[in-house]
Amino acid sequence: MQFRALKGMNDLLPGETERWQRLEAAFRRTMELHGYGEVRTPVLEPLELFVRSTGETSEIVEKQMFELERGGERLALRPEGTPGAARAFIGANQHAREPVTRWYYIGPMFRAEQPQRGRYRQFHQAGCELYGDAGPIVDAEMIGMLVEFLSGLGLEKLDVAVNSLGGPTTRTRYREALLAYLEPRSSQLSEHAQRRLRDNPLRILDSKDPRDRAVVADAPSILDVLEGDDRAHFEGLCRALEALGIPYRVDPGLVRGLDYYTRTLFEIQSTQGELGSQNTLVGGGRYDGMLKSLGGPDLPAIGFALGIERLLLALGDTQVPRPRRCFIAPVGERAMLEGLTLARDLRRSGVIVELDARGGSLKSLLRRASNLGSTICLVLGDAELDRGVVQVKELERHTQADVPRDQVVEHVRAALENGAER
RNA sequence: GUGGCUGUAGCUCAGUGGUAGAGCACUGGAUUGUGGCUCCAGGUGUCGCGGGUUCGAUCCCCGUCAGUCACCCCA
Repeated sequence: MQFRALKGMNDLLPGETERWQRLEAAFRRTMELHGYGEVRTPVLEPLELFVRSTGETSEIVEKQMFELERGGERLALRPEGTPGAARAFIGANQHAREPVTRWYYIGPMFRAEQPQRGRYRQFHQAGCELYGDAGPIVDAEMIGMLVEFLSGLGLEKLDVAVNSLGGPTTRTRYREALLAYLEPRSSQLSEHAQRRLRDNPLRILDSKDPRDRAVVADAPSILDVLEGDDRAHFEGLCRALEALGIPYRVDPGLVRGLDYYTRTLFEIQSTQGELGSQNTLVGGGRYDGMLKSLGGPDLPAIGFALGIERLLLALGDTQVPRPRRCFIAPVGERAMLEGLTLARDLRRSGVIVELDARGGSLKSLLRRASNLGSTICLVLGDAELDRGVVQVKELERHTQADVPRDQVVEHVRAALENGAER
């Protein structure tokens, strides 16, 4: 009986995890630079939390959650990070500690979907939550932060789309206007869209079905019914984006699948790299009513989530250079113990060391040192032990020299630092 | 959840109704302690798994699992 990883869940092995680490480090740097602190919340939450925040009618809650039961309580693996963070925010009475809170997170999310390129059942998101600022400036700042981050990684073909759903009242009004337009034309819509008419008509706006697109093309735009503060907020966002010089596209058809969004909605896509049809890198928006609906303070909030797997696909197969390292080749019994202590001493001064203690001929040890890409190989045999020295071979430079044992650490460090750039 | 395609060595893939190959990688060796090139040798395998047809299936059929692409949805 052999076990395999579950469908849509992947093992990440050394060789691949380096790219993840580099990306995560870059993300952390960006977030810290903007005053965000890392929050870590459980992967398992009460199922009801997602029903109440992500939304009963959302596809995610309806059929994509991994659910389990424990002691009569219904639990779910988190399908996204925002609800858990909101729960933590409320539970910690965070709003009483500071007027504005900026949190970021990185971690696995779970959705029971059919996997395909750029979409897995366990996937990873990096995201943030900003609580306590209702103005459009922070919206633009957040989008700007993302653009800086992504272009800093080398992504060029970014498509930034923004939209506004307005507040609850304009949303309801728009919904009615949309229904008034769509219902007489329902026969021209796809079966899917016809079902949507009842539960979530706004979702018809981003249908890919050509029939729906044709109908939707002349539908009333939500931007036309935006009024008062909602309109001022959206215009403020656009002005701020222009001030930052961020190219963006207003897309009235942009409707994300989470129920809690209000006002600002945004999405960043990339046409670069090996992304398939799953080319949305980042999705985000404002959810001003969520904290209150979860029993917390009536505070505005905005956030985004970025798909790490997708970002890695977009970035392509860039190799992360391996740090320079040292290989120790002990020849013979006596040399083994000397190799072991030498390795320890080198590591104490920060040198990456691989000790091959399997024995074998010097030839095979050297071959192995080469294949591992070691910069330096230390040869230890009877001849060296007798003279109290170590043979230091610089593999790339094809040089070798005997160095007294008590000078080896310093010698190796200097040699590794010298040609640091490869 | 739906549909198309795929599933052979660690990797990339050939292949035939009669019980398996190449390249790369890996390991060892080429006069006793000197690598990356060359040469030689060698593991490399339940031919995804389970049934069925057949004298006999890796090859044909069915199911299943996994991957992949698309839909749906989303990061």
